[in-house]
Amino acid sequence: MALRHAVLAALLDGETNGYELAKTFDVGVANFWYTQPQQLYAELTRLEKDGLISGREIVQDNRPNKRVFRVTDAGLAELDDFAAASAKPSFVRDDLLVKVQAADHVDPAVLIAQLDERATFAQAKIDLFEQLLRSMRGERTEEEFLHEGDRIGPYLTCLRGLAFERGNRDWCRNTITILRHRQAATAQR
Amino acid sequence: MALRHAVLAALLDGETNGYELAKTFDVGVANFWYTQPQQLYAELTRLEKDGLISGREIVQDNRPNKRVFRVTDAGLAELDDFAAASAKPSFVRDDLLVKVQAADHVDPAVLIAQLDERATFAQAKIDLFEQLLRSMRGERTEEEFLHEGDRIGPYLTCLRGLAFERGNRDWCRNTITILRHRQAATAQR
DNA sequence: TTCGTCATGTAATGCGTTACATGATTAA
DNA sequence: TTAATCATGTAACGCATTACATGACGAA
Repeated sequence: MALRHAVLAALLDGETNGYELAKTFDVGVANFWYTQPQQLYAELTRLEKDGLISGREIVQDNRPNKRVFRVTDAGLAELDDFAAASAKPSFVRDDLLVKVQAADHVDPAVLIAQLDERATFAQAKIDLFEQLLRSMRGERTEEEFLHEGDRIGPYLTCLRGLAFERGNRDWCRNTITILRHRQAATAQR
Repeated sequence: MALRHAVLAALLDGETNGYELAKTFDVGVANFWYTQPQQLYAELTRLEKDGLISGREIVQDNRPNKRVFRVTDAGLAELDDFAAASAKPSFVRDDLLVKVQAADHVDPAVLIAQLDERATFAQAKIDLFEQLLRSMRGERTEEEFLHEGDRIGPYLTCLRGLAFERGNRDWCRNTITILRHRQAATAQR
């Protein structure tokens, strides 16, 4: 019962179709919600049936037709209710952290490789988020934009995503350094 | 297929029962995995059936009996395989971020209240993690412990949790400041 | 002619959440 | 006597993932 709200919030930026939305959920929105395309299509169908969004078909030449959706007044009301309800604590689920938790019992080389991969991935997201932020604020400075802009929601969540990925990257790098140091110490004995 | 590994990794710290494990999953382990007690009991049963952990009953007076588990060799092997397999990208799911994404369409006062609540919660976790880290490293400095300690997995994941919660707290506070500023600007008009 | 992009789904299965259930002990 | 702690579950439902399916266009 929460994906619906994530979809509603994402649709506030204007009419879109499932395909576009799926891409958004794979990059920007993915800092706070992630899901597969299939679920989006299913959720869009449900949301439309419940009257929280309304869709219309756009006929295209040379391309498959697409269904675009926008949030209805009922949808906005639903978002209001959701915002007022107490939020569940956020949760992270991360395979990599599970592996590090078992660090003393698994092969360090394997861990280091995965941490390195994650650090690279995090850096790529950092670059992407910085670019996204620049394009959202345009000519303005961040401060100006946040004070005067009229659509700051996505900017604020993107800032959280950016900080999160920086944290990821830095932690991965630190952890690699520590594991390497221990590898060297063990090899010496 | 991933809760099993989180449970296995958590059981590396020694024999425990479901109840104790549930508490761990509510605090420390909760930085990288979260789940309800019911699922833990179910997962423990499954893991035992699959031979990855073995349990024994401890009869207690004045208390309900309990079943404690430890990881078997097969369980360790399973963890090894898991560590070697490529990790899925981590994901965050956060109601509060969904609400902030919709910031321009919902009542700022409500958002501010929730952000404030979250900042307080994050601070509480920060305090808890700092205490946990101190107790894990004992008399040693962090550097000494990470170089010489023989069980650093939980320490490393706790460091990530700490950084995460600091990020949460700081972002909440910043976001509150921005929303308040905008409220004041709007009131003036 | 092969791959990537656009575009939307169904079906089966498995994982996760909510609600419900029990029952004794100890501290306030 | 009320609430918290200890201790473990079942049952129903709903959400999420994986695999499968289709089909046309444009670029290499």
